[in-house]
Amino acid sequence: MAIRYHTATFENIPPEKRERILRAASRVLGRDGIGGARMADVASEAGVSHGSMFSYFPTKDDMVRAVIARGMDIQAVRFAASDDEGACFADAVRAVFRSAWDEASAEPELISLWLSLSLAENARFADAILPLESDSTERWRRVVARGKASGEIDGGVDERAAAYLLDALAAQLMKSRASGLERAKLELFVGSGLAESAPDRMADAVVAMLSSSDSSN
Amino acid sequence: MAIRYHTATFENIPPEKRERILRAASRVLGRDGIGGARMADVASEAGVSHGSMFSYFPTKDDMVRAVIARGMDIQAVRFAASDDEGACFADAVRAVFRSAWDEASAEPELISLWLSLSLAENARFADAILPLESDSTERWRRVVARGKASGEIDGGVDERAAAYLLDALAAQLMKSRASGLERAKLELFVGSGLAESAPDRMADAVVAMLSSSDSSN
Amino acid sequence: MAIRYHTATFENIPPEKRERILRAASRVLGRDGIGGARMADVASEAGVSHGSMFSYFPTKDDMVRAVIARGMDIQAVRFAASDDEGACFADAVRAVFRSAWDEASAEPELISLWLSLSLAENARFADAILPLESDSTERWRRVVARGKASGEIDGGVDERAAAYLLDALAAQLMKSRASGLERAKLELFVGSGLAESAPDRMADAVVAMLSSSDSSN
Amino acid sequence: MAIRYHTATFENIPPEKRERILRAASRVLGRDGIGGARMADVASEAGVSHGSMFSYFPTKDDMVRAVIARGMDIQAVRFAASDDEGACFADAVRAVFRSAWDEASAEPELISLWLSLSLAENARFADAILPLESDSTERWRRVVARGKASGEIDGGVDERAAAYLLDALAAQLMKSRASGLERAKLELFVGSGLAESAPDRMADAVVAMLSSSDSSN
DNA sequence: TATGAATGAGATTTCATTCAT
DNA sequence: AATGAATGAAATCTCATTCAT
Repeated sequence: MAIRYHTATFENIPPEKRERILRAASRVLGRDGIGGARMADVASEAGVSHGSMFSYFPTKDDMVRAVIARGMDIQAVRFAASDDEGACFADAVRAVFRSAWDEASAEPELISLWLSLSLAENARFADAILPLESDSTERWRRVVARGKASGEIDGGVDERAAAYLLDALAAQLMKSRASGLERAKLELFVGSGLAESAPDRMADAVVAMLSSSDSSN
Repeated sequence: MAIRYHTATFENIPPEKRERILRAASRVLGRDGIGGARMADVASEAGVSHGSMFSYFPTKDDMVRAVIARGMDIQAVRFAASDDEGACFADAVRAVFRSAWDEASAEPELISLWLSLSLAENARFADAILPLESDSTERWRRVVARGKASGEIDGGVDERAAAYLLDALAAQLMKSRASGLERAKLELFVGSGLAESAPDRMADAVVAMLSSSDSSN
Repeated sequence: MAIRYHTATFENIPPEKRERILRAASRVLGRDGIGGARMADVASEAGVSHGSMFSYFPTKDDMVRAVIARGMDIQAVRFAASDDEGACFADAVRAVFRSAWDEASAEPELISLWLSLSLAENARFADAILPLESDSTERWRRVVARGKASGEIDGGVDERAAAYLLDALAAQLMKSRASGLERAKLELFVGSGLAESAPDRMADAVVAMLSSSDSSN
Repeated sequence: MAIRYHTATFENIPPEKRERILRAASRVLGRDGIGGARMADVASEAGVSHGSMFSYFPTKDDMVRAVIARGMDIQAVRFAASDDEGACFADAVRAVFRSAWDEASAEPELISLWLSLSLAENARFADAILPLESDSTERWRRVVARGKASGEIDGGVDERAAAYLLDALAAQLMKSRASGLERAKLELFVGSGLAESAPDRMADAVVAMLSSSDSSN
């Protein structure tokens, strides 16, 4: 089912080395962009020879796809972890925002890479990332639906719009960790020094906006 | 005050030609990315010789900055147009979302270029775009402040968070016009075919979320 | 008789302008080398338009030849001035060394250009400068012959070798004015700070070496 | 201590290939000048691909410096060989003039390159060659000092001037091998056909000029 | 005659990919 | 399987020369 972009050779090397290579690739791709990343840099950051890279991945594009696939696996784990059926709406939003923030802090280059996949220049990789977006959409809609059902979200709220908004907000928060410019922008909004608490604050604020009871209290 | 990135020669050619070159550059940069764009492509799309490009801009990076500067001028005009002091909060949000959408539809490559400026690989251009982000922040905060003052926004709403959210939403809508992937994502949320009405729908939804009276009716 | 490398147009412009252009060309050619000199630089240093240069000289090489021709005229004037039949050998050597030094100090770029004509890369201009070298040879031989005749030069001295030596020494002194490296080398030999008196000192020393009376004292 | 201008790759290839590349570079640099030499020409003369050149030297300037460094090594060997403490002054001068002449005959392009380093346009390489000039100065001064001590040089001779003169003469002889123009000039002085014996003749002549006994016999 | 915009051939430099060892 | 030297297509940038105004 899962398409593999690497060679058989790549499967025969120690898992630790595989991981090292994919992390190096992720780092370089995020830092220098897909077009700007150099195979030689990935090789030297991973501590393998330049030539070996092409025995692991047929082409540079294949390496990119392998990195994207790894990023999706990580993302899936994160979402699954925060997909607690029992949690209330407010907690679910908080949990996702927080884990989005933390993950983006831990591997900002992966976020940078993910952001670059929305660009026209990288459209040929869109198919590789679409399942992730689709999954993300579905999950936000379920979260909102549960909120509506539990009465935490006001009855008049447009569910689809709310899900879109929550997704946009989460994406924007992640962007703030991956990009100096977006970090500056966040600080312009929330004030410098408060950025660290941004995910919680944003979660609280958006939950309040969506709930009816909040305004009546 | 305004830094110029082009040469004197560029100022001496007919305005119509200048505009043609900047639009071609914007198109190619948006389509192929800053790193991937080739000066020769810009030249041929603009109908000038390869060598001429370097008599207009000292380097490729200068051309990129000139295109960014032009994009900022356009943005500024847009924002100014929607900065009607007399309009109510709901109308202001609608107007900005709509003009963001329309502008992104008219020149999606410019949006693509703008998005790419958030990437680490293009950090050297961040200084060129920061004034725009700063301006955008300020305007959203004023819009929200007016909404609060007029009572259209519920008293309990976190103003800074609301401004951030509105900005993120506008950015996300523009992204949907520039990127096939983001367009697909929008359709996943609002349903295919309804994308065209997305800016109004999102504006209405977010205005409703922010208002207290809405939930009590 | 004299070949002209410039156009008729060049002869129709004011002499002052002609001189300005040739001096600018000489300066740029000396500073940047024949290959490295840019017509646009010559034009801007001379205060004329880039395009005009090609209405004065059909090609860059023609401009180079015109500058060489001017340099030869200057050189000829200098040599003629020091070609005083009545002077004794010692005075003649002193006079030529001194005027070589002063001229090189006044227009080091012209010397730089002259030096570059000895390089293989500029062999195509050798014919333009050969008459000057030939003239120089002839004059040194006459100076030495007069010295021999007057008894100032020892009878056993190889006249041709002496003339060659004097020429080489004069050339070396001029080089010291045109080149930072050669200036450093001169200072290594004579000590820093004494470079200014070098032409006289060298003249005195070489005259002494060539004279027999010196050894008997 | 010794600065290397080449890459690690260059050190890993067979010595024979290294030498072939440096000689080709020397040949092309001498023939076409530093500015005029094309990397592609060096590559094809050395029988390697164009791209390989840049895996040996980071830039063209680095290649130039590598060639200069090799030239200096050769030069140093030559001087060392003629630095026989036991030889009399006359033999030392003869030996250096002769080896300068022979070396210039063997690799005239290297001499051409060396000459071009005195030009303003190549001033950025002056630091690379200064140690050689400095060494040369020192050696000539020692040769003259020994001649004075042994009585072969007349007591009244200006030692520094004599050393400078010997150096200038040696340089001029080398120039005659590297440049067609300078060869023509030498023939004007000593007569055509006699050029081959020039170094010995000049050595004898200058030794005679510097010695007192010679004129009295 | 003067101007300066336009041209395009050509130079250096980069880097994915190949392949002999 | 691993290495790293070799390759050559392609990109940016330069500049002598042309030519319309």
